[in-house]
Amino acid sequence: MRFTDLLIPTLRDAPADAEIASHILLTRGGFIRRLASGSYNWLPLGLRVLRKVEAIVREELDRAGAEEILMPVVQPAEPWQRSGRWDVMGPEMVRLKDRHDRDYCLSPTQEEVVTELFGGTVKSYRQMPRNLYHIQTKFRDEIRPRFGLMRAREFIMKDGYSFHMDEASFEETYAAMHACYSAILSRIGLDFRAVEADPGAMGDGDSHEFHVLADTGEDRLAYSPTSDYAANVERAAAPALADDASIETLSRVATPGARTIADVAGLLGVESRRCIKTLIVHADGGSDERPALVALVLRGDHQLNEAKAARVPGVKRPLNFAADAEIEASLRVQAGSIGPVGLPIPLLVDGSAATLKSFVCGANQDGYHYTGANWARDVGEAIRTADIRNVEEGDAAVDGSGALRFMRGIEVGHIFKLGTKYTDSLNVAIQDAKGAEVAPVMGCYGFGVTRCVAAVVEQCHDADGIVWPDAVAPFDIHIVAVNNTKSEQVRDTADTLHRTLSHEGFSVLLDDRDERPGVKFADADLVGIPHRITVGDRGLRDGVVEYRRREAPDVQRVPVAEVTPTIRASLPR
RNA sequence: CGGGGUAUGGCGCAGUCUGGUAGCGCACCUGCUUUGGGAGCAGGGUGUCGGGAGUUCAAAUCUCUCUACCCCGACCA
Repeated sequence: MRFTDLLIPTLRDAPADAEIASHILLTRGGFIRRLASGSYNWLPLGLRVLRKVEAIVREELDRAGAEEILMPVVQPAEPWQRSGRWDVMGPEMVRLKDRHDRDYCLSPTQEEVVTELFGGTVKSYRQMPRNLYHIQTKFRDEIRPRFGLMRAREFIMKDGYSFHMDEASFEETYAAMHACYSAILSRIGLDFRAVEADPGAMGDGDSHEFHVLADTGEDRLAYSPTSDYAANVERAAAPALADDASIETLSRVATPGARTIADVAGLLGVESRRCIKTLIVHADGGSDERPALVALVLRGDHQLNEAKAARVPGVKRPLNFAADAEIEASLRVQAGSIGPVGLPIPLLVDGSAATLKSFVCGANQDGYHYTGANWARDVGEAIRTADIRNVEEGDAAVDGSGALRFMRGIEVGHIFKLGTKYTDSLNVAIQDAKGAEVAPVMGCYGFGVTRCVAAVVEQCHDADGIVWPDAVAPFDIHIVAVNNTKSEQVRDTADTLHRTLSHEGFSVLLDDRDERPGVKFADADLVGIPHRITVGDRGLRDGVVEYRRREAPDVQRVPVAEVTPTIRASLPR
């Protein structure tokens, strides 16, 4: 391909709205252009990368025994109504009507449609198990699209769904998909980690996320440097820390105006880890006007993990903080002076707060706190404890392997168990060997294709531009023809190399523009094609061209006739 | 949705406080010179100053309002 035949609008300046490397470089390099918030046009260069990622995903899934299908983006409301999700999906799902006033949605995911497709076509255990996937545009009206392709409203996802007669069969496919995702990311050439994850609204079963490691990632991952253990911080179990203090006497002190842990700790001259904070959230039961409340109690230096707290029985899910007015109506004290001593609502205490022998807490009277409080003596034995905090760097890993460390990642894949949620609600049953009807167990496997393109750039770039891994580069080889419009020899040599290398099966981009060399070199670095050949009069006087790899600065002078073997040696087909 | 911010040529920005009829760099077009890391000179085109309403002799600038976009939080591939 010739540069002049492709629309590659490189930019010297980044658009002001782009903040992270992938967004800036993909825009500057002419790979993508924004259409609206969270939606992007893919230009020729960008589309070539996207197709390469797709092809790898497709090949690895096919190899792992999954079958590709394609389902519609615009879907009728009925399957969603049957599963009950038409009402629970909320504004994230875009809805529309056709000319007959019938309801439709833009597909944010495919559980309903694939389950009904499966149910209508598979009847016998002899046809089981099945593992169906497709690669398709998804639309989610995100609360806040951001970071370019990273969190877009319209994006391309590979979503797969497996159906099984029993758990054992499901486990087998789950393991196969786990291995498949690792193979995909390894082939692309990414540094990644599979971590234990929170299955979110999808259930309580096994769940793993695949993260591309990058400092700009939105997720924090906890891992053990000395074992295989790794988990999303949202999910990672937090140990109950021991307390070395001694029991003190309870006394009430005035703390006027001190509302935060930092205020109280500063005023009383104690460490924040010796204070506890009491957060009031809605409990199950109660009415809209007068919701039932429950108090979540944590050490002052710890952060509440909302997902963990919401999973504790009795706590309303999703977690909902009580409004100040509700707190004052029920407890007759303002937030800031609440504490567990004498509090008339149920307490749910984090493990590390429950082990404190002596602590500072709100006195349930505005402007007062207790010091020297003790659980058994001042609150009573009947408290519930649970792990409801975020782990912190340095906490012990649950597998006993030592202190956890943190890193950041970009979630490009998520696999989890769906159980029989959809086969039950959509009445899909398969006959087993004895003729009995069984609701199949489902697994669900998502991979963000467009997000993955952004993740590659986040991990593979330098100050000058993108550094594509061979596997997903838009082209294998970038020929920079220096002063090609002036030098016939340069033009002819570049054309010949272009032709020969293409015949060898490499994809080649020839920069044949009438631009100064500096412009071409800068664009070549920006666009990031991994192998570059520079053809110029300077080298051709000695019968050589220059070869360098995008990732390394060293330049190799190569006789024109040796170009093909040189490339073949460093870029095996 | 809560909080913060931005909107001026294709891109990046100044001008807004203190109203006087729009400017800079890059990009683009023409010509000449130049040509191995984002060239120089000369000439040229390019704007509903986000939309609407208002104040005023006069509005990019002041007022009201709407919209779009970005950043921080809850959500997710």
